[in-house]
Parts: sequence; structure tokens; C-alpha cells
Amino acid sequence: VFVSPQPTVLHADLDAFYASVEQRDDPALRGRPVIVGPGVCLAASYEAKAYGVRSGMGAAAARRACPDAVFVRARFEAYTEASKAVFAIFEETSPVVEALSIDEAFLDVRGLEHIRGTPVAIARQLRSDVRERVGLPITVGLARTKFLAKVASACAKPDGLLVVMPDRELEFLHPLPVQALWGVGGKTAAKLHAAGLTTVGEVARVPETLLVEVCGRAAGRQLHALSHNRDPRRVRPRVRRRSIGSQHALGRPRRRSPEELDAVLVGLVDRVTRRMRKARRCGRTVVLRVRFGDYTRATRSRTMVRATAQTEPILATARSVLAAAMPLIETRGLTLLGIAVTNLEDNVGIQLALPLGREREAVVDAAVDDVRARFGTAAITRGVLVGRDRGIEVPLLED
DNA sequence: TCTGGGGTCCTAGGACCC
DNA sequence: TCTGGGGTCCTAGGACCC
Repeated sequence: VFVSPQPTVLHADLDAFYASVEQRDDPALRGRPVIVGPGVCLAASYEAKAYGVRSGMGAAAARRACPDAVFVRARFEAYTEASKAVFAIFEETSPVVEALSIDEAFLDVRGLEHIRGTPVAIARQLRSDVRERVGLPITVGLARTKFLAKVASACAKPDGLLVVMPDRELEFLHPLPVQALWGVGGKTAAKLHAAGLTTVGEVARVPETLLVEVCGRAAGRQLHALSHNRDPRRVRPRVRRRSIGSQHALGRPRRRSPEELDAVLVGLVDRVTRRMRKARRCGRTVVLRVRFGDYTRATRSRTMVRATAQTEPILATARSVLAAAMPLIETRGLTLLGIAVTNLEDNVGIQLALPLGREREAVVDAAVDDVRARFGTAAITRGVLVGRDRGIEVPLLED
């Protein structure tokens, strides 16, 4: 007996997320074109999008496109809080949730019929839960694969639900423009257009080898697979982050003193290392990112011998990379400075209860031996010896 | 459409190792 | 002795995503 697989992958995507939060919190903004800035348009309400405003647009261009728009300064704490509330509903809806960004996720709703109903019923319930409990509009796409579910939600926006039934998949997919394929942005679309391919159906009709020639190996293969509706990726809880970074736009290009640049660098390193420690991650490679007045970019990186989340070694590394990049920076106007730490590792720690009254070195040696025994040859990059005074931990010795 | 801040993955060359 | 085949890691850049 052949049972046609039912659509069980759900892609949930909040509509114009930042702008919707602003409209929710300020009734005067409802029904009006809202642009969240400043500088660039981080989000535009659907009323503003109707005038051609798009996220990523410069503020001046957005104002030209929609002179009546209300400009609002971004409130990231409010968005983080709203996102947490929405993800709590996702987690209640299905045990398998894969976060894609602050405002979208995949949910696998297989095997939930007896508990929560059919996939379509679950999707409807999810939309109304988010609307009632968080006060935000959300669009849901439901299909057999992640790719199709995401395409479906994009088509159903705003505030919609679209189900792609298994016998209608190619009919739905093939007329779409190539940009609908995952991984096809401006550059790849231009290459495909140059090859005479403008729709997904046309991409599906050419051999894989041609796509590989035009777009490279990985991209070509993926395009071929997706255009034939082959997407075997499962929904799975988010894999760990691979980098943590921070960047700062400097405004108009002009000469900057080394002290000025160093001050920016110190701020960036401080932000990044704080976040690393909070996430209990440490990293080995420091990447310096720069951007110039003509919007060209460059990166320079250096890998340390050991992974760390401490401010001092990361700052020292960042400084040496910046120093090495100075000749490049001095010849072109710098407009952005950023750093990222990659090659992240888990910062595993264990805590031991030790008797008092022994030699401090012996205590530390015992702790180190214990860590070695548990984690094998794992390098010990940092130790904190703490005492306990009426239940409160007191650091006694670091490193 | 002239630009913010946060990420991901892929490619390619070079150094180095056995 | 100047050379095969396999691999890893590092660095830099490109494209893409929200």
C-alpha cells in the first residue's frame, strides 16, 4: 500500500516583525506606514511596503518612496522579548523546532494527530495562539519539505496560511522566479538569467553539469536538487553557533587616528567577549572586518593557539590583526569596523567540592587532574577557584 | 536602493604532514 | 632525491540570509 506522504513541515514567519511590534505597542501606528530605523530600514510595515519600501533600504530612499511614513527607532529589547514569547508557543506546538532567526522557525508536526490534530489544524491553532497571546500577525507555510514550506510562507504573506499538497508541488514551484530558490540572490540570479533561465521550471530542465558550471559545485547541485523538489533536510533543533561577532558603522569616510580606531576595537572586543562568556563558548580565530567608502570589504584574521573567551588575549590578537591591516585601511576611507570570533568551542567547566585546610597548590592540582580524567586531553584554558560563604560563591583565585 | 548589525556556507590557494 | 597521493589547518574572499 502506497501512502502519499502528508505535508508535515511547517514554516512560521512573523510579518514585518519589528514594525509589527511597534504597531502593537503604539495604537497610533496601526494602519499607518511604519519604518523602523535609524539609518537603514530594518523593517517596514505592510502599509509602507505598499509604497515600495524594502528592508535594507537607506533611510533617505525610504522617505522618498513613502513621505508619509512614521520613522521609529528600533527597540531591540522589545523584539527579543516578543521573539521569546513566540518561540515559547512554537515549543508548545511541537517538540521539534528549528529556529532560523529571531522571527522564523521550522516545526516538524509529524505524529501529533492524536494530541494536537492534523497539520492544517495545528497551523491554524498556531496562528491564532500567536495573535491572541503575543498580539502579532504570523504567516505559516505547510509542505512536505523545508524548502517548499518556506516558499509557501513567502507566498502567503502577510497574515496567511498556505498548504502545498504533495500532488501539486511542481505545479506550485515551477512557475516561480529563480530567486525563489534558496541561495539565489542578486548575483546568482543574474548568472542564471544570462544562461537564459528565469523560472524554477527552466532551471529544472537543464542538466546539473550546466548549473555547476554557471554557479559552482555546491550551489549548482543544490539548485538542481531544489528545482526538482528534492530537499531531504530534516527539521532539527538548531545546531550551535559558529561565530560571535559585533560591528560598528563609522559614518562618513575620513582619516581616523590609531587611538580612535583602538577605542572602537576595545568596545567591540568587550561586547563580543561578554557575549561569549555568557554563552559559555570560547574561540580561537579572531576575524577583523572592515568596509570602505566605496562599499568594498575586506577581512583579516588570526588564529590563536588556544581557544579563549577572555578579553585580554582576544583584544591583543585583534590589535595585531588591525595593525597588520593598517596599510590597507590608510589608503582607503574606512566606514565600518567589526570583529568576529570563530572556531568556537564549548567552554566546559566542572566544579569540585574540596576540603579546606590543604595546600592551595595541592587543591588546584587535584582539580586539574580531575578535569583531565573526565575530559581526556582537553586543554584547560581557565580555572576559577571559588569559596563558599553562607551559600554565596566567592572567587579566590583565577587562572 | 548607496547601506545596519547579526549570522551562514562555500571556494581556493598555501603551508605543512605522512 | 625534485617527486606520488592523501590529508589537515589557516587565511581571504564571495554570496547569501534575516
